Amino acid sequence: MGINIFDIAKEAEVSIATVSKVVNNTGRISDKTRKKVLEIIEKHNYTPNSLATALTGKFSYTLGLIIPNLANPFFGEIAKSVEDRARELGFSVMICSTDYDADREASYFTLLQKKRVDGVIILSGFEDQQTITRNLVKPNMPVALIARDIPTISINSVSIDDFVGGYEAAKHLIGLGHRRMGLIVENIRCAKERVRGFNQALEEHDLQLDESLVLLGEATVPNGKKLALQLLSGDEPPTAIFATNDLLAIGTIQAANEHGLKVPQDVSVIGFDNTMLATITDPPLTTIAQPMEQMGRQIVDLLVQELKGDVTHKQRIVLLPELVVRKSTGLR
Amino acid sequence: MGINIFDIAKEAEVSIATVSKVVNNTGRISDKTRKKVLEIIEKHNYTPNSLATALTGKFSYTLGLIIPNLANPFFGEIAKSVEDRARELGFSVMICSTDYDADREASYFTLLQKKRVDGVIILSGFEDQQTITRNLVKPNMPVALIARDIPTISINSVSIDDFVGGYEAAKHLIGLGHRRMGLIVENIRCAKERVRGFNQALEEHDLQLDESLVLLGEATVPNGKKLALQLLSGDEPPTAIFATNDLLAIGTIQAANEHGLKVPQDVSVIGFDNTMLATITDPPLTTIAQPMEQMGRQIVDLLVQELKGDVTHKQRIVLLPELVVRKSTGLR
DNA sequence: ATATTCAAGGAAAACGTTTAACTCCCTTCA
DNA sequence: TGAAGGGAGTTAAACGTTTTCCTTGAATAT
Repeated sequence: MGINIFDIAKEAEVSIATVSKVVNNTGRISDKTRKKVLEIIEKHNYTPNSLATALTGKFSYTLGLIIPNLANPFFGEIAKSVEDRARELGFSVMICSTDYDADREASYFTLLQKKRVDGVIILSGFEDQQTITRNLVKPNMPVALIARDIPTISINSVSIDDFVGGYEAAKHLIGLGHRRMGLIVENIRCAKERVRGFNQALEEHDLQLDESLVLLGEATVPNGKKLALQLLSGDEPPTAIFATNDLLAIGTIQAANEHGLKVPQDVSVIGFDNTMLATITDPPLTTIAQPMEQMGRQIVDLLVQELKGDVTHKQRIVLLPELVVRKSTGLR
Repeated sequence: MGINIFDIAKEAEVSIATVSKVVNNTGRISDKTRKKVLEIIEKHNYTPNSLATALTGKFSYTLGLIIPNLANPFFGEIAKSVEDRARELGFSVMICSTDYDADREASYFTLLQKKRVDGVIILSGFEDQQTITRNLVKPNMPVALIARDIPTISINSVSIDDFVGGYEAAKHLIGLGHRRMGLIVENIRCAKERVRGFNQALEEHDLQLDESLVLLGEATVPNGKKLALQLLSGDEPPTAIFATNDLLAIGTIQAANEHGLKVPQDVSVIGFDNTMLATITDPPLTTIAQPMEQMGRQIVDLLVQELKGDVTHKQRIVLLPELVVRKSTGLR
C-alpha cells in the first residue's frame, strides 16, 4: 500500500541498507548520497513502518495502560500524565479502559502482550487485582502498578500511603471538634487502608468508630448520595463524613443539601483524591490530595528503566498524600 | 525473547503453517493435531506477535485518537466511548493527548502513520485544525473528525449542529425574559457557530447582542471566572451569560458567587457540553447537551467502515444537541 | 610501486507471522 | 486396476525493516 524502503532505494539508486542508514543516522554515508535519499524520502513523504522496525528491534516503543474508566477525572488525569511522560521518553501509550470489568481487565492484558507493548502499567479496579496476580505468575513482560499496591509481590509501583491519607483526614476532623463520624468507603483495598488510618487517629484520641456508620459501595456520585442519605437519616447522624474519594464526597454534599443540611455548618464532608471536581463543588471540597501527575510520571520512569534493563532492583515508591482544606469542613 | 511459532511447531512436530492454521482456525487440520498443538500453545502461554501479523496482513487493528486533553472530562468521555466501540469491533486505540499544542498534534499524526494504525480520529484543539488540513492534502490513511467539522473537505465526521445549540441556548434565555446577555466564547470555530446560532435567535426576537459583552478566551474554569468577572463588573452587566462550554460556565458561576450575585436569581448561566461536571455544581448547570457517547461510537463505525472499504461515500453526520434545564437559569 | 587503511555502500540474514501453492496418501468409483 | 477426488499437512514467499559482515575503490604510508 504505502511507499516502502525498497521504493525509496530504487529511486535513489542505492541499497535499502543505505536508506535505512540515512533514516536512522547510523553508519557512514556521504553527504551527497544522504541528500539525495532525503530528497526522495521527502518527496514521497516516506516514514518507516514501525511494525517492521519493532519486529527487528528490541522495542516497540509502546506502553500499555489499563485503567478502569477514562471518563472519571481521577483516571483521566493519571492517563494524561502517563501519556505525557511516555511521550517525552519516546513511547506511545495504548490506553485500555476496563469499565470495572474483570474479564476485560484480563483480556486487555493478553491483548497488550500480543501487541508486543514493551510494558504495561495497571491501575486495577479490583480488590484483589486479579489480572496482575494471575498474570504475574509467569510475567513475560514488565508490569508496573500505579495508585495501587500489592504488598506481597515484587513489582514496580508508585502509590500513595493510603493509611496516612486516612489518618490525616481523621486528624483534621478531630481538630475541628468532630467526635461522631460516618465513612463512605469504596470497596477496594486501598480504601480500606484509608479507613485503617482513619481509625488509628481516632484511637489516638480515645475515640471509636461506630461500625454502623461505615458504609461500603461503588465509587459514583449517585451512590455516594444514596449512602450519605442513609447515614444522615439515621437516629444519631454523624457530624462529619469521610468519603474515600471525591465522587463519593460530592454525592455526600448533594445528599446533605437534599436532606436540608448545610455543609459545613451542619455536617462536614471530606473527600479523597483532589481531582478538579473538588474545586467546583459548592462548597469547594476539603480533600486528601493524591499527586496524580507525579505518580503518572514516576511510574513511567520506573517501567522504562526496568524494560531498558537500567536497574536491577524493583522499587515500591510511596508518595505522601496531603490535606487540602477548602470549605466543606468546619468546626463542630 | 518470548516463545514463537517455530518453538510451538517444533515441539508439536508440525510445520509453522499448521500452527498458524490452528491458531486462526483456518485450513483443515485434524482434531488430533489441533489438540496437540493447542496443548503446547497453552503450556507455553503462546500468543502470536501482532506486529508480525499486522506486517503480513492488511490491518494492524489499531486506531489512533488525537485529542487535546484527557484530563478534561468532555474529552475523557469521548475517549472512553471511542475506546469502547473500537474494542467491540476488535480494534485497540492509541490515545494521544496534545495539550493544545499544534506541533504535538501534527507530530502525533506522523507518529500514528509510522505505527501503521489503520485510521485516525481527530478532535482538533485548533480553530483551523492545522493537522488535518495540512495532512489531508496527501492522506495515506483514513482520517475522521469528531465533534469538529471542516465544511470544505471530504471527510467522515460526526459532530453536532453547533448553530442549533447556540440557538436553543438563546431561545431558552429569551423565554425566561432575558434581554441583555453576555457571552463567553472559546476561540474555536465550533464555538463561533454557537454564537451565530445564539444571534439568530436574538434577531428573531428583535434583540441585539452588545458586542462589548462577548468575550473570547481559553476554555478553562479559571479563565471563565476571570472573563465572567469582567462581564459582571461592567456598567450595565448582563442578566444572563452563555458560556460555550461547561468549564467556562462553571467559572462563570464562581465569578457570580464571588461578585455577590446569586445564580440564577441575579444572573442566569447556561453552559454547553453537559459533562458530568454540570450535575455537581451548585446550582446544577443548565446546559446544551452533546451526545458524547453516541459521537464516539458513530465515528468509530464510520472509520472502520471506511478502512474496510465497506462504503464508498464519506459521511458527515450531524447530531442535534439538546437543552438540559437544571437550576442555573431562571426568570429575569 | 606496493601494502595498508579507511570511507562508502551493498548483500543477506533475521525478526515472526500468513497464505497460496503444492505434495502426499487414502478413499471412492467405474 | 487405475483414475479422480479430497483431506491433511508442508514449503516457501512475502510483509518492511535493521544490522552484521563484506566488497570496492581511493587515499595514504613505506
